[in-house]
Amino acid sequence: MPTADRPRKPTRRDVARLAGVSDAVVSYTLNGGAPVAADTRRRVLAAVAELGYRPNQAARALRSGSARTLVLAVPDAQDPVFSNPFFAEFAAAIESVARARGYVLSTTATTFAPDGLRTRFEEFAARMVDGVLVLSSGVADRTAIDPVGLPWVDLNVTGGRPGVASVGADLRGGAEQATEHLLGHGRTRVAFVGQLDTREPRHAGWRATCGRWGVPPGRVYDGGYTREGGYVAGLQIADEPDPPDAVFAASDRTAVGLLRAFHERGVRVPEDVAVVAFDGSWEAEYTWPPLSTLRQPVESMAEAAVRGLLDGSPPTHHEFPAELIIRASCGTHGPDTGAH
Amino acid sequence: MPTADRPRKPTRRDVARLAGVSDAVVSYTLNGGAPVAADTRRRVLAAVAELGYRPNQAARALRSGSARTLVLAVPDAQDPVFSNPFFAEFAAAIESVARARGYVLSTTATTFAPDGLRTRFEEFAARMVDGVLVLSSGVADRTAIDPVGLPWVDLNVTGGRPGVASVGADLRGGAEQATEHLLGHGRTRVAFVGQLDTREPRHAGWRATCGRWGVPPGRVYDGGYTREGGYVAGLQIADEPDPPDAVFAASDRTAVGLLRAFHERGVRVPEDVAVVAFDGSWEAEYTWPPLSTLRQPVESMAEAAVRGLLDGSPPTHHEFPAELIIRASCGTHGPDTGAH
DNA sequence: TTGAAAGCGATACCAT
DNA sequence: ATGGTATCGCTTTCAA
Repeated sequence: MPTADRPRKPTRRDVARLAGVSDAVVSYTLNGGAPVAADTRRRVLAAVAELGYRPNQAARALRSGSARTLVLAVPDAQDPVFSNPFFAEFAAAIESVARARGYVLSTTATTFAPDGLRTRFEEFAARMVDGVLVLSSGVADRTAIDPVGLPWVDLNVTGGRPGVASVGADLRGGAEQATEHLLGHGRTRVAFVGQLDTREPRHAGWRATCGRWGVPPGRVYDGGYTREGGYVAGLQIADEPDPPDAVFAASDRTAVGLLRAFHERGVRVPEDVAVVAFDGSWEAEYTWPPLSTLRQPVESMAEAAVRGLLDGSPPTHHEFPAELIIRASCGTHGPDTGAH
Repeated sequence: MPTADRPRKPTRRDVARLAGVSDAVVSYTLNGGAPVAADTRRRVLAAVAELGYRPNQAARALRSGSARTLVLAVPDAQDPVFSNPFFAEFAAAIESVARARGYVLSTTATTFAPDGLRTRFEEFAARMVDGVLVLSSGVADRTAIDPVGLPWVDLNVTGGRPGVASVGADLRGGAEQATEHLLGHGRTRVAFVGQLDTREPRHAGWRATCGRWGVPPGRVYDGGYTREGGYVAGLQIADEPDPPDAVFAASDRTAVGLLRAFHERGVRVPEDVAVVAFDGSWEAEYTWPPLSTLRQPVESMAEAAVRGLLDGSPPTHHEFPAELIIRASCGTHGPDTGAH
């Protein structure tokens, strides 16, 4: 018994006795469950302070059915999700918003396979968790987890699905801005590095914009969202007989991989190839050259996600515009060169 | 009442009834509190499966005094700690170890001022938290938090203090390796970018090694552990009339800032200046050139920290050696150029 | 090997 | 406005 030497922590009952009131009044005073006379209130508060009383949260959770806890469920991948600075920033923002509302955030890695996810949700429910933020980018299976009855919101989502709360950035709109910017500054062969899937919003936005400008879209390279993928794509691009003069990369990490490949091959950025990335994490700030990128507003997204979870509002999708941050990699220096 | 439409979750009592046993036997079966007849056991387990029963963790926590939860307390700084990939990796490793042991990890930002930290510890205690990992680098005040009676371990610590559990890497030994490597490959003016304080282990290790080799230590630049600080130091170095031919940087981030400054000034790495960094986060992998760096073994450190917390062993300090990873920035290409 | 029952500490209903 | 008390679901003595 490691706690033997530590004096028992005061309970609500001790406070009640010291203040000369009943248990119930202590609760009323602290939680506003019923009106309390000003004088009584004062005595209770004094007793609380004197004893250093803190309500036992386990008891409160048991009784009230709420542990005042939110869970952030991130993919349990080989490639750890927080090696993506964008997600690390996002998670920190969520913790901050949750804490401001009096909620604790616990983060856990999980599979998103329906059965596994459902099991995790049941564990959360057993812990009286109040809501779950699922960083699933839209793959979480609603039919698997809705029955558990926990409010949840899907993160990193575009478009949204009926009946599921979700939050994300306007990827397509961002891609359009990026491509337009490149085209508007005289580049004529803008390639895309990201997912091959043409329905992916960044891919689609890039393609549509090329179409709108009447230029043939450049080649598409499979770079995914990893540094590694970007690196491989960058090598391909560098070895191309007729290489693009601009690249729109689907994430900052992809672009970091590209830059490495270009350095190795002596391709100059932005002289030979202009680059615009996506996400706007700090990772894009200290590359060489500093990356122009579309910033996702993590703080607003975190705020919206937590609010939607807690407000009991019907599940809806919230989408935020991405903001083009111009640095050196796109060849059109703005006022900010990225070095602050 | 948002739960009205959801069928009440089965309790231990439902299981007992279905299995035709008492409440206690269910508990015995599940937690091994007493021997249970094989046949009874089977029936209980069947009932558990049939009802999809999951023990209510709030009730369990209330009764047993343990929520099976660990807390990671990180500094609440302007410069968010998880913008440091090294810490992000560390946190992910801790979550993984905790989960493997059946513990949930919640992460929270906090001040480390004694009063504030103590208040947070009292909140943790009220939540029946089982232990706290404090990412304080040795500043957490033992006298403020020990009285709360929660086991805690200090992270990112060298040397250790009597009476406090802590974990860290051998910063000084790593610095010696770094400096030796640079010196051993013919560099003669090795500068240090980090903290000015000569007692800081990386600083001390660098200085001592220069002494041992009989070369005058190069200049010391105040670069702290931020990209920004490294950048400013790098500018100074580049503008030096008689610049160093090698730099040992106290962290990967510092080195990233250095590289940016060197790029801007046209200083070639490693031709003009060789660079070795510290931490070994992935951030060092995709810079240009890829950074040679001393890797801190995050997985081992996470394992040791959690184990020490949970094993109830007397508080001790665990220190792990850093491993030199040779990439391109130090000018002595090993087998791995970093791009794997 | 199993069962009955006493709490853990808080909330909230029902009286007064 | 305040007090008594049943209850949340579980663990754990103590008896049988």
